[in-house]
Amino acid sequence: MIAKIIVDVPANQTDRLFDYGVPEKWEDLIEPGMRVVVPFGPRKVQGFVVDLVEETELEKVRNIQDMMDVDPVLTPELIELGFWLTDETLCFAVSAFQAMLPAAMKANYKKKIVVAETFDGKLAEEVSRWFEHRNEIPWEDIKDSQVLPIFKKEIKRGALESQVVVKEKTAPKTQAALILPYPKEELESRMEELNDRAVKQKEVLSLFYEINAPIAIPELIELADTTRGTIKSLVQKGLLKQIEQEIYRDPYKFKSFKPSKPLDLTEEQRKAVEPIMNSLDESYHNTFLLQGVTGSGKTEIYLQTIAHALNQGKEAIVLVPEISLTPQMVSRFKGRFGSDVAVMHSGLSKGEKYDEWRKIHRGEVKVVVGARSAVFAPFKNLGIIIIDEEHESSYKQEETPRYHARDVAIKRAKYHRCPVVLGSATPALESFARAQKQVYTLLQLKERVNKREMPDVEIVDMREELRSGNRSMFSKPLFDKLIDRLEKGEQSVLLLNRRGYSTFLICRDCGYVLDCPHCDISLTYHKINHMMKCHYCGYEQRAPKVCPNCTSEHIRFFGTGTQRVEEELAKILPDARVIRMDVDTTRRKGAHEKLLGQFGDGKADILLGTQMIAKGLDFEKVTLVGVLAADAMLHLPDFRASERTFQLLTQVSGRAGRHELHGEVVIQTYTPEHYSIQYASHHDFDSFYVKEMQARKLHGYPPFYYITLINISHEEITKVLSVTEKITNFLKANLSENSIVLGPVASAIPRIKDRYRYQCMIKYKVEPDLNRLLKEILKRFSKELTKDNLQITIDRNPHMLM
DNA sequence: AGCACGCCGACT
DNA sequence: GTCGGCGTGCTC
Repeated sequence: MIAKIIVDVPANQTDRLFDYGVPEKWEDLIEPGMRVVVPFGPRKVQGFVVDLVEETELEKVRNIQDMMDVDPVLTPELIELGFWLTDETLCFAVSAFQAMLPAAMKANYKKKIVVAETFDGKLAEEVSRWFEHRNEIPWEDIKDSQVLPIFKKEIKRGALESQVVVKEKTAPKTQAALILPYPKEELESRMEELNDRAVKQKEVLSLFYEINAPIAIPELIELADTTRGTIKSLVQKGLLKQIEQEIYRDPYKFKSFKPSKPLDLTEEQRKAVEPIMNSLDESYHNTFLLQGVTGSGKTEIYLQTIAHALNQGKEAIVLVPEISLTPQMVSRFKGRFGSDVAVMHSGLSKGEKYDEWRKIHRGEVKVVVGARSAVFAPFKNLGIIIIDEEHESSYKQEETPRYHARDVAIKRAKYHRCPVVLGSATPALESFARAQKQVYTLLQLKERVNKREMPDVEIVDMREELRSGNRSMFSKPLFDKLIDRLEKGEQSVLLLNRRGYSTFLICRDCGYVLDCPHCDISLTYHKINHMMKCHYCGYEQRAPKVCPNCTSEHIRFFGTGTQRVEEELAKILPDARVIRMDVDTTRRKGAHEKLLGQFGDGKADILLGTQMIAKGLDFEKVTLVGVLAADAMLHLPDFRASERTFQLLTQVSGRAGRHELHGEVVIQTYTPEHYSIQYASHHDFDSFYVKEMQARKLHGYPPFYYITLINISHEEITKVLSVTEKITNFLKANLSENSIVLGPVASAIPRIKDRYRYQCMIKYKVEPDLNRLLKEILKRFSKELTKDNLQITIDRNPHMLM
């Protein structure tokens, strides 16, 4: 039998199937989707079995050396999906397969040196010393040492040989547990063997009448109120047996979830649920776009449709954006479905993610709630896929494979003939356009549950504030309202969009801005250690006291960071208790959750933060939301800037007045007339959609045109330019005349980590041959890619144009 | 990607 | 004459 295998070598020349023989002893055990260890040239690598056949065209093949799985880790569906991903995103097949599995399962190669079995001579003096107390030497121990040449020589003459061990990154966690090494019926007679004085031992043993499964040692000690000594002697007498039991690292072990029952649906909700239920009952694929204003009860719809799928014996995937995976969302799912739920998000450790994955793999859970990569959950009988906040940019992976979770979800749902529900208050323009064209089915919720009113929104023109002499970052209206909430004991949320607004250093005399020496971007000031830092390459230097250019002392920090807002808040509202949430304060594991918990418990009056506070949170006493600089992201070089601004403002406004108390929103801006800001303040998605569609049509952007972005980078600017030019010319010559090829043009950040970056953008409507052409480009430059350190990245449907 | 093979310059 | 530099090409 021959296995078709994708080897774990992410390179152009190895990105194809290799044939290996299956040893006879494994013929009945091996299945497609398993990981194996195969000899590859002079080394050993991990491989994925993707097919089993009888014949090979090759003269001779080498054999699979080892199996790494007992059960396939990829189902036939996922294998097919992997190849689809490879094709869609132009990545290596291994990269696609690896993206579908938890990082902990990535192979870990350990190289070591041993004395060759066939060798019975004498080792060189310097080398034999290394083998005095052991029979293998880890490669790391000698690879940088002086003796390396001698080792190499010994390998050459056959005295030593190098071996590679392929292991998993993280092994399942085990714990010591106890079982009876004989049938329960023998308990009584066995107990008689014990000395009459061994009262406690008998007592412990008698507990095993009730215990049916292996029990962990600490648990037994607790249960029997005894000590380790008692148990140890029982084990020594052979009356109990100690085994190693696999356990899960459960990140939610110590949390209890309030069980919840299905809520009564409003008329609107019922109308939205019905077609989804139909799709489930009749088992056909359909994509629903569930557009519901903030607070309209989308989550309850998710819960009830999932419950329906579970009743049919099917499984469900729920995707949530990375940052909004608030404890609140997890609680609601765990509360409704209990231990049937696995959770997968970036806050978990590698080991925890691995364990959650194994629960899915073994069929121990029916629902997974997770970020982007949870879309690959190895379920075999999917009933429904839900994508909450479907417009969120975190669903697009920005590294290879550059997939969008929405596309993967739809692909999987077609296979399983099940519905996909895309939920959002502010759908992505592309999604809404598809709903308009009836590609998706539009379901709308226009009212908040219990008919709560949308908050009142006030737009404050910061230019006016400046003219009237207010130079602070808080306008008069916002300041007054903050004081009002403080007096009433209500809470406020302040949003600062830091992107494009970080603190940089500028000289007021000569205008000099301190830039990173390796990237074309200004350095950001970090107050904690008084350092200037580059956010792209990590370069750091001390903040200068005088201008490096003109030695002027009038050098100052410009821009607004959360730290500075916090300082100013402390000045103008000294009594307010503030919680700051940004990358700095939430870096630690669980910090995100903890800070939100504190705010929810009323331990602060104001929550100040970046984008991460904009979504998902739902606190009763929040009645004021302030947006400090609504236009911060409006002028970024990105055709989605208006859309992102509209979405963010709408989302954050939705945080106010979700319960008994009425909410208010203050939006501070320098461009109050901009349609994103105007329509967001009126909660008017439809008008925004019409206006933005006009702009997209005019400029030839999605959803009217598809976009593919090719990024080229190299240390030498001339090289980048010439390669980009060749690529653009090639495309211009081969694409249809309705398509537009833009470039070569320098990227928005023309240099990162001492590499120059150019790009080429393709806009097209129909271009069935594009993938082939792109592959041809990669092939043509493949030599320079490896040899000359040239980089070409291709992003079909990019979300970041930088 | 690794790793071996192979062909040229600077040393004992 | 040999050691080691890295350019070239292959891995079932």
